[in-house]
This record gives sequence, C-alpha cells and structure tokens, in this order.
Amino acid sequence: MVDQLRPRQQAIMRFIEDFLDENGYPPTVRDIQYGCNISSTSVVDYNLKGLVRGGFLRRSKEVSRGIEVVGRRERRVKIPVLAAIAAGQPLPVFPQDVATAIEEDSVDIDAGMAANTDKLYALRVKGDSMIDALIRDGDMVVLEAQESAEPGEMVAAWLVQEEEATLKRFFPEGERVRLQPENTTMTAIYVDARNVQIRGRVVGVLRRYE
Amino acid sequence: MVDQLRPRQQAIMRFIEDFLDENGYPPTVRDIQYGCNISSTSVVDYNLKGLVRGGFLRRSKEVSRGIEVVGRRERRVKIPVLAAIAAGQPLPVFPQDVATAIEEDSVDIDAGMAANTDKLYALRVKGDSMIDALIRDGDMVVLEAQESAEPGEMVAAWLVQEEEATLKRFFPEGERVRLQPENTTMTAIYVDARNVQIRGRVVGVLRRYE
DNA sequence: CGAATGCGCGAACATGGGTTCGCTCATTTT
DNA sequence: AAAATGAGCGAACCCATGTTCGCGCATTCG
Repeated sequence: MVDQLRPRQQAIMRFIEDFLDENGYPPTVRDIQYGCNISSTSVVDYNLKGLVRGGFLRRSKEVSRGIEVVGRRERRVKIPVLAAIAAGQPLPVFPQDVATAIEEDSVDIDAGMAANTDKLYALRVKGDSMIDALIRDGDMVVLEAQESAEPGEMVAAWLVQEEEATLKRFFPEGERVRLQPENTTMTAIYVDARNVQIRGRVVGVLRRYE
Repeated sequence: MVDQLRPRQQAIMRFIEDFLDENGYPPTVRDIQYGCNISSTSVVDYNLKGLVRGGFLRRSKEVSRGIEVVGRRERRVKIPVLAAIAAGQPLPVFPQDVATAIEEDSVDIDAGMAANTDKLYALRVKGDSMIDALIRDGDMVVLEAQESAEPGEMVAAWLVQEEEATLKRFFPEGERVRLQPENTTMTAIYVDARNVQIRGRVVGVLRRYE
C-alpha cells in the first residue's frame, strides 16, 4: 500500500488542485511539468501513473487534461431551492420537475448531510411555527423528498384542499393527522388523513446572519 | 443584450455542465459536436463564442478543454472546521495555520454566506448558551475571522487567562467586557478587556438532523 | 558481485483538438 | 434588388498534448 506520498507526488497533487481551483479545468502534463519544475513530461506521466494506482487520481487515456481528482467533486451537492414553505405555492414531490425552471436558486451543502443526495431540496421558512425547534423565519430547511413519515418527524406537509404547504411535526392519529407546530403560542392543526401529503423530511437547517 | 439563449446554445450549456459533472473536466469542441448532434466543429466554435460574449462561459484561447462555466465553481467554498467551541482548545485566528492539519474536517457552504470567503471557518457548538439565539449543542457555526467586533455582535471570544473559547454576544463596557449568553437561565460573564480576544463573528449556522 | 527495480532524463512520435477558411442559404437592412 | 448579417457546413491546418522509447543512475535483492 502507498501510505506516504513522495514529495514530488505531493507537489503534483497540490498543483493539480490549485490549477483546478484557478482555471476550472485540469492541467496538462506539460502544465504540471513546468509548474513543478520537472525536467520531462515522461516523469510527470510516470508519477501520474503512480497517483492513479494509489487511488488519488483517475485518468482518461489519450484525453487531454483527462485528470480527475478522486473524492473532490463528490463532497459537494447542489440542491434546488423549491419555494418558500408556509406560503401558498404548490410543492412538487420530485424536485427535478421544476429544477430547471428555477435553477438559479440553489444551495450547496455538505454531502454528508443526508444519504440520498439526489432527493434533497431546500425550502425557505416563512413564519415562526417551528421556533421551539430552533428554526425561525428566514432559515433554509433542507429536506429529503419522501411521501411518508414516522410519527414525530419534522416534515413538509401539503394540505390538498387548502393548497397550502406547511412545516410541522407529523403525528398520525387514526383517521386524522395532527400537525404539531413547535411554538408554545400556537396550537396543533388536525386534518383528515386523506387531505395530507407528506413531501419531505427535514434533514438540516441553514441560517445566515448579515 | 442576450436575454434568451437559442435552443442550440441551451443544449450546449446543458451538455457542458453534464459533462463536467460526469468527468470532472470540460468537454472538447468535438465532444460537444457529437453530444449535441452538430455537424461541424466550426458551428460549435461559433456558438461557444456567442456564449462567451453573453457571459455564460469563459474560454482560454488555444487551450484544449479550456472552457469554464461562469459562476459554477465560485459558489462553493470549503472551509475548515477548527475545533469545538466552549471546549478548552485554543482557537487560532488564522484558519490556515491549522487547516492542513485537520483538513479532513471541513464543511462546504454556499459562498453567499459571507463576503470574505477565505476568512471563514467553522466551529461545532458545545452547550446551550446560545439557545435563545436558536443555536444549540451540536450545531455548526460559521465564522468570519476578525479581531474586533461591534457591540451586540455574536462572536467567538478567547479568554486569555482561562485559555477558553466561548460563543457569546459581545458588549464592551469601558474597562471590561460583558459576554452575554442567549439563554435566560445563564448570566453574563464579565471579563477584563485585556483578557478577551475576538476571534470571529458568527455569519451562519448549520444544523443536521438524522 | 551482477541482476533487478525504482526513479529520472530527453527526445521523438502520433494523435487530439482549437482554429481558420471558403462556401452555402436564409433573413434583414438599405 | 442589392448588400449586409446571422447561422451553418465541411475540410484543412497545425500546435498542443498524451504516450513511448532508449538511456543513465542510484538502491535493493539474491
């Protein structure tokens, strides 16, 4: 196993990452050569092969700049911001449906925030109904799209008749559902179970101060 | 002004982004040609020039795959997670000092969260001293490194004698400083002004549910 | 000790890939 | 109607760039 990278390979790795950050595309073998003061392209190729074998890079054969830094892109996920919740807009279950339409609005989050990254979307919270859960007006909640929920989970619920979305804790109680706000000054909403559609479960919160 | 992209240019933009996501490096003119069913490379070049003029792309002349999607990489910033606050570890003012040491621990955040992205770092919150500011134990706070603060700002403060970091609101009161928790069950801390070093101002909060 | 192996060097090779050129064919402008 | 402009086509040109080859020079192995 390669436990310790040799200094030349370390330098190459660093150079590639810096180059990527600066230019948005990977360097050529010769870029690396000059950037790391290496005398020959073959030496670069030789070391790149080592880095590939060590699992640090991926390379596409015969492709210019065909270098990919392993484990770089995977950590970041761009998720769409669908709408403001507790406002009156409809919330599609599958973000892809509208992702293109409002792709401008998006948030990047740590991929570790949830498992199923392509089912994530975000909503901006309107109102303080979840204030006791430390979620306040203006916060961004990250949700994982799902159509059912466990009792007590914090969910985005769509009230069919009212055509309203709301952020509450979910408690099924036989024929009806109790949607419990986390705000001592507010009371629970009781709705017919057929009138409620779960749209997602809260997996994270983002807040921004100025 | 280019207000509406023509379908061919839309297709090209989409293809480039997808290609980037899939391969980690930009496509060649010919990749685009085949991917978008265009008959000639010159047509691709022609349209790329249009996209550059419209500000959608940046291109490096005579550089293979020298295509950069504007506003793509800039949005994401990787910031180091330095330590847990309110625990006893020292907090360096300049994240770079230790960034390499614990680079594993890092969070990606939306660049819009603050202006000076290279001065950002994150701390995991220990304890509930800021509970009334809706920040609780286990949350991640994002800070912008700075050594002074306006009265009332939420800051990470370093108590020199006690060798302790703490997250509080900052109120200078002549010779001394009041560090005010946001928790009605806790009282303010008063310390000598020379015993306090501001290490950063809170600009964001991230929370994760399981 | 000689052979094998890891690492580096320089040069050449061959193709990948950006760029240009001349030519159509609509559509718009004068 | 003639000229200008926008959009596309195919072919060629030629530098950029990935790849290979033969050769040194250490260090390690049998």
